Amino acid sequence: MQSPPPQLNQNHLLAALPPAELERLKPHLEQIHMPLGDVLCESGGRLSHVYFPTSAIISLHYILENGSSSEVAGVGNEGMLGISLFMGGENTPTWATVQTAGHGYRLKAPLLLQEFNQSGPLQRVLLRYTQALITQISQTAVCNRHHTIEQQLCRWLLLTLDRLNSQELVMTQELIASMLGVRREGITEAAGKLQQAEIIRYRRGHITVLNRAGLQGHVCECYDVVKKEFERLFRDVRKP
Amino acid sequence: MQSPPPQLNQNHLLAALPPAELERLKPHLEQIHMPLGDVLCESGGRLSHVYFPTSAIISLHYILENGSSSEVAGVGNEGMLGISLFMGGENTPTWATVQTAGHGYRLKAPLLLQEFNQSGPLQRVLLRYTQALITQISQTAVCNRHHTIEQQLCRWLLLTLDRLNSQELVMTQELIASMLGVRREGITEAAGKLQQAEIIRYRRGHITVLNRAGLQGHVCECYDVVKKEFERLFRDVRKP
DNA sequence: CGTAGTATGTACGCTAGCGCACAATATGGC
DNA sequence: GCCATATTGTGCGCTAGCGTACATACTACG
Repeated sequence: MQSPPPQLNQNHLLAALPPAELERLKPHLEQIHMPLGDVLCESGGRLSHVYFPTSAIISLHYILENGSSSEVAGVGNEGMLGISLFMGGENTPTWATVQTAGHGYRLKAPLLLQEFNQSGPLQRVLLRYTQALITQISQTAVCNRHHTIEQQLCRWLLLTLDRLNSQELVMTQELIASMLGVRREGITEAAGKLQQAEIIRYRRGHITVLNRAGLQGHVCECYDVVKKEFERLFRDVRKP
Repeated sequence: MQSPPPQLNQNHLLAALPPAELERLKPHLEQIHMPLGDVLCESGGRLSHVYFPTSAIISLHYILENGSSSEVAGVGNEGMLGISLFMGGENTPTWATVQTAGHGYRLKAPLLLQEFNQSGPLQRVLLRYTQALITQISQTAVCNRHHTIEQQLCRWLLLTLDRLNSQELVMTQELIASMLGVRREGITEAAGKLQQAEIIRYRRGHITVLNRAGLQGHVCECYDVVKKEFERLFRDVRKP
């Protein structure tokens, strides 16, 4: 299964730039393929580029001393990897790995920085995105505390679905478990329920969503909060 | 017990500004008292000012539909309330309430925005702070998932202690529980253990830390990660 | 100095999720 | 087409933390 050739404006941040601005960046945007499991950034590691996914999805996660891990946010075609470059820290304690193989564009770090410091539309877009990312991370924190595995699985599936054009995700239960920071068996159980309710179907590393509305019936409020906040922040992003 | 009169440079962000810059802001910085429980911002609410605490501590938290809540980060003399103003969203789904009464300074929102848009040292400091805040929120998300109430209590006490000049916090177990998003009884139990180990002493709304090192022995790694990241980000903040 | 109201202690059954062990089954590579 | 391996199913016992209920004790305030 091959993804179609990516277009720049499949990434929402690039699409939100004024045409002239995007045209200016175009020669520097390098199209790349991101294979599943690729580690784009380790904890404390420094990024040479920032990444704008089109069809790929990147997972931002932490790995604890005892080996367990949790995703704090995902980055798909709605976003960008590498905010620490312009926020000023240059790196973060976060890991970034490719959770769904696909394409994207990247831009050399110094170039992005230079553009950001123009204080133009790009800065505006990137800061808004960062704000939305903060909401996503915060909601993850609260969701981790208060909601069941099934609810969180639904949230995660919906967010992932929104970043794809397809109803099928290539994803093992083991991998989902490590994203949510729970046991694989916990995902088996929750996914089993969803399958019985004919909301999803899965087979060895492939999950097909049969009934999106069904997912929305089982999800916690966290999905909506994140979704609406992204919409709100980007509705008027091009107005000055 | 009255807090001493606050100094501008007790807030680390203000202290990180070049003297000339701070001097320029000075006439606009209004000293205020923040009483316990004061709601500075509701979910979706718009801030008229940004706040730089000196002795007060503000809690950033989410309230879920079912009424339960969790803190995602605290804001004390190391930080600022109101990043959404310059990040571009104007508001967030977060609540901000005063968790420890004390003093601080505030600045009118339009003025801060104007200063931020100068792209000078203030912008640099605020973006770095935002980056550190993201780390704090992320670590909270992971901690919520993987660590025990006792570990989280230690983390919370240490972070709070670092924002005060005192070894005593005015704080009921009920309030701590609502911060951590757990039952009050869970705090009673964890605090009981710490008291038996002679690490803390408490009486009706007052917690005294007897042995800081003891807390550090029971805390999870999350405290250190957050602490070190703040240090790292502000070590060289004044270099261009 | 007494008391109302707030804060803390304790107990008990319950549930979600963990850790572990192992069985069953699909699939890609040969 | 077969097999090694990755993936999923299932079944324990266990623990942390929840929900509830109620007892105790402090302290602020009259």
